[in-house]
Amino acid sequence: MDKQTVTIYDVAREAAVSMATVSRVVNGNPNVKPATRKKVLEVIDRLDYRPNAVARGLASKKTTTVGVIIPDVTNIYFSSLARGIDDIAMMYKYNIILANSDENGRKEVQVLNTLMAKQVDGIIFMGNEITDDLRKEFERSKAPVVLAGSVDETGETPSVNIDYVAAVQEAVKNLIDHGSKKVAFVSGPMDQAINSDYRLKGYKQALAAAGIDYDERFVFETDYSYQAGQALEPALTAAGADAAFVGDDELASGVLNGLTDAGIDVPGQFEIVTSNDTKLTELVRPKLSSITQPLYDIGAVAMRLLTKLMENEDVEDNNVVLPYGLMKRQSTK
Amino acid sequence: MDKQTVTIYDVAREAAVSMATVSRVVNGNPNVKPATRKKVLEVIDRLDYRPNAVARGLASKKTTTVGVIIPDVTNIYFSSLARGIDDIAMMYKYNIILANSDENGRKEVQVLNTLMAKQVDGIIFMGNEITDDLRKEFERSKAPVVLAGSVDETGETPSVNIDYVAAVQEAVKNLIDHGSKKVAFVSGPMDQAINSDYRLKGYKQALAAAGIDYDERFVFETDYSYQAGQALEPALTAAGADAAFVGDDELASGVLNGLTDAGIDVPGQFEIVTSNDTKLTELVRPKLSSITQPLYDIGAVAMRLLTKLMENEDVEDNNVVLPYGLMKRQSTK
DNA sequence: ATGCAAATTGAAAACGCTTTCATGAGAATA
DNA sequence: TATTCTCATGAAAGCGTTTTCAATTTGCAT
Repeated sequence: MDKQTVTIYDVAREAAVSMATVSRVVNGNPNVKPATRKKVLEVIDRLDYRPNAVARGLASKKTTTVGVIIPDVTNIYFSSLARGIDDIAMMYKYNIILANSDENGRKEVQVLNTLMAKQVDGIIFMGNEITDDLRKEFERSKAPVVLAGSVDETGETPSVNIDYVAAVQEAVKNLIDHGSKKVAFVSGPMDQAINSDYRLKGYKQALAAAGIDYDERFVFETDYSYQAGQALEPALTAAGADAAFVGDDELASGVLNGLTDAGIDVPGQFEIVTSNDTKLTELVRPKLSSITQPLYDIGAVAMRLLTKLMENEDVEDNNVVLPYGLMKRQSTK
Repeated sequence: MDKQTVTIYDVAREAAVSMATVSRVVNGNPNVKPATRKKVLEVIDRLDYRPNAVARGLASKKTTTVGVIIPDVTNIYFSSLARGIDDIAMMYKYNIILANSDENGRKEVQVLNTLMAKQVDGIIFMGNEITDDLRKEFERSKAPVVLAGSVDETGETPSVNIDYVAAVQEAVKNLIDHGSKKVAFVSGPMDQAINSDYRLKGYKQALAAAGIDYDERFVFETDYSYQAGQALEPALTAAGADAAFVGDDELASGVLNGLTDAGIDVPGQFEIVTSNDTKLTELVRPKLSSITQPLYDIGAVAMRLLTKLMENEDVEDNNVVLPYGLMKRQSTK
């Protein structure tokens, strides 16, 4: 039953050379006489020899695979990043071990450990909160780590992001400029730094710039789901909000549909701006205005940065900030 | 710079036992005196020893890693399956190497080969068309392969699916029962068996059952994108169609919005049924009626099946067919 | 021809673990 | 007490590569 496996040794014997020579031709080492190379290549072809990457990994201490920790592949925001990551990884001959974490700290640490046990050459981490436990693991890791679309207050870990504070500020300013006086801040869990430290800060700055007092009652903390957004309508109405900045597209879709279903006109009576510019913004009606982020690129650049780190190339900047934008669609005036 | 790596040998020395014994306690082999086990465990803890999975893989010929080939993680249908796959994989202590194929045959074959080189213990393949090249690779693979949400006409490869023919037939019948006489069949590429052999067959059966002649002019072949769907409105209108079965949710969203934006009332003037019951169906307005599929479960069951295959357990049925349903939302009467 | 540097090649030692097989120590049986 | 088993343990042989180092060729300038 076991399909017979051809090893480098078999090739060496058949080609009447040493394993070392076979290894050289397989790895494109130039120090091989052309005639020898040809002979070896023929045998390889004839025997259909395929190098065993595990053995190779053990001997060379390089696995050409990187670990990717993602909150949930099912979330378009993250899967967009993942796609960028995988494409660049493939371009540089790496493979990706993908693991869902559900943003659960224990799971994240555990996954990180199994990735390290598997000797990945590098790790890309996505997740909204870097706990101290996590940071500790990052440090002990001999494989470089880079954050994609995820903030680390300390700035110690290499990362690729946009300027969340500025982006949110601009988005909220836009709302205020349209005449909104009561802009809600609809957010995912506030124990995540990206919400409590970055986005909220941008929100507050925009208010301050417009001379509006910050009022906690306009801050709505919830989870990132569509349902949560939809269920928010009564609260939003009760608070008298006339616009909202929302921290996630799926959540924003929920908010939008919740309002619309309740007979509230968007953007006539209520404006909405969302954060991630995923496909979802185009699907709903009215289409959602949004902060734009180069999602695919965030992943791609993160992976590229990781390759540099893995191959000990010089990197100018460990914390890359990509440009954001503001896309006006139909949910704002 | 190199963080010092502690090996099983170090542990053995410190604990004054042999490597074999350390290996035994690490792997939970019961043939170890409790006192010895305790001693070894202490040393492991003290030295912070972590087994090297690569070395383990080489020695044991098991990597506890499975390859997953996916057309595009960014597509909610597939990412839902992927999520099911990963969860079950984790449950059984496997990790996932995820690779995007874009349904490109060459890329699929290439990825398959690198996965096999990496000695994955099994492979889950998602993709709408199993070419002969691919089938050949599956056969030569010593790692078992299972298809998730993907059909293979030959039925040779283990798989997990729903009954696409019956599901589509029922969906189309439903449309006809509502009075539609001109039901369009909006499909992805017809060179994919799932479209040309399965879904189209269900469509034809439903027509036949209703005594309606099959008319090629109602078959619209396109790619799976939102844009493609949106652009279909003029053609649909020109053909005089009054309903459509659509083979993909994103595509269906496009069709829906294209029609709506052109002032056509759905479902009043035009009914739509889509295929995958992803989140998208709930996002758009009107919400899309759809064939329901247990997406997560298809992935989960596929992975479970794979674990059985990898561990040589008996499997009753190599081709699992999960139940489908029909969910009436707002895009049908 | 002669000598020397450069180009090829091979031998063998890792890489860090699993696993088989043999052995010793008790425990159980007669 | 002698004999047989069972349980714990260790020694050492792989697993399939890469890589170092030394040895052998080869190519050229003398």
